[in-house]
Amino acid sequence: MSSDQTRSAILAAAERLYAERGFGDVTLRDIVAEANVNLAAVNYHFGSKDELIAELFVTRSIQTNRERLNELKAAEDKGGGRAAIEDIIRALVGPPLRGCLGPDREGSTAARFMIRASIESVPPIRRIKNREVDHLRKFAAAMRRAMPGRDDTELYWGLHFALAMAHHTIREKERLIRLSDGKCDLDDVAGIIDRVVAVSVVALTGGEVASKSPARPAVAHGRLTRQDL
Amino acid sequence: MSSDQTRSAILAAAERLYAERGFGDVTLRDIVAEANVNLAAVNYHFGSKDELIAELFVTRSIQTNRERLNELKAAEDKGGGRAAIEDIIRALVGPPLRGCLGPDREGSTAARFMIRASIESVPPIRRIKNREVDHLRKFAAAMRRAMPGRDDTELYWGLHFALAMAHHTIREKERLIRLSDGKCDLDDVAGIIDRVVAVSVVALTGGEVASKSPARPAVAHGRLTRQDL
DNA sequence: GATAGTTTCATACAATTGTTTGAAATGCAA
DNA sequence: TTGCATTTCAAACAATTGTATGAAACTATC
Repeated sequence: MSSDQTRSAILAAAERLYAERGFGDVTLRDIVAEANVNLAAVNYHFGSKDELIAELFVTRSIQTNRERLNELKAAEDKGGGRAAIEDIIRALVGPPLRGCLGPDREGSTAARFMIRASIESVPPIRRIKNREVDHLRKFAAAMRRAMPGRDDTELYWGLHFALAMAHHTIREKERLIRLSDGKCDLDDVAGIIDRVVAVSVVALTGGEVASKSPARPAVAHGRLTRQDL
Repeated sequence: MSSDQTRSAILAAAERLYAERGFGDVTLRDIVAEANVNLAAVNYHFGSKDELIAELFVTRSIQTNRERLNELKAAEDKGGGRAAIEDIIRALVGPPLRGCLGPDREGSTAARFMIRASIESVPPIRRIKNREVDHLRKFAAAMRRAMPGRDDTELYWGLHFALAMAHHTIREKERLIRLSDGKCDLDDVAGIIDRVVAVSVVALTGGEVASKSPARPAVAHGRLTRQDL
């Protein structure tokens, strides 16, 4: 078995086990058993258990961040360098929501792993998350360009609340289903994204934009377009 | 030393250590050393480490939940049995935000403990949080009374987003400060509550209420009154 | 096919951890 | 004081865990 095969087997097995059991009670011995490799292989290939977890998480994070930046770039290109605020928020919350929610992702190991990482916060993951600020600054900058004149503070709060709604929906998915007795459809990812974006936008614009929308929530049916706002 | 003294000493020491170091690397030996009691005392008085953590968390949770219900009751009494939606949201997010944020709470062990419990999610705490749904149902019911005719689904999403903003602000407090370079004042708890309430209300009412507010966020200065909406 | 570098393997290590035990101490009522 | 129940204590237990080791197996290059 080549070196890369072992590495990949460990990564795959670890992600699978972490996804279904959580970080708390998965040991290196569990992982190597699942991967059918020797115990020492983890330390040989990754240095330590924490570095293995870190590599798993950064891989998925980079993926999400790349999608985010791609969407942001596309939105800015579309607007001639200045993206619409709702498109910026959409680029921010869309990728993680699509990555973690949705019926097709139900069986996705990657999705469940990221949900775990979002719920249980282990040291190696926390360290990586702390570096996320630099990534978010790019979105803050885009928002500043989209809303010149708007106070920076308001902008940060809007960004913060948008992430709050997205992440909390991922984290507390099960609870919301239970609380709403299944009425909230967590499989309708597009609808959820629309909701988060709509609320974030009124939070940022102070409501004057939303005033044009009907009393019935604009996201009730179908996808929210810019015309709806 | 009487039995209760030992119990209390353990509880206090544990909360202090968990608050400052997190659940991950505080052992029973650390706790008993801090409390100046024997190692076996924890198992004698609490049964197990997990039950100690659970008791710490339920104590604080009950406290928050009681405050919430008190505020809800007061709001309903004020409105003759039917509370205004913004007062319901305020009763929901006010207590945890006041409990965990604010300059005076900076040194509060209880506050820092609850923040830890919100960030790191250990099994005994997760188990308790899962029971929180019943508590939230009371707020869903109050909201239903406040907004008759409104689709239940919208109501749950509004409740969910309100909690999202409150909890995420508690969880990611430090990151928001760093991201905003200190521009977001996390010590202005009343202002934060106003923000969360304002956004939640427009999320719930679909924006038609917020349309009467100025373009500048209504929460920029002072406390948001119902007239502001 | 010999050699050097890489990877695998079984095993041991060392430290930590929550928990248990049984005796000693303490408190308290009769 | 005696006797009984509660509480404390030092010590040991038992199991787990991440990591390190050194030899063996393997791979690729010359």
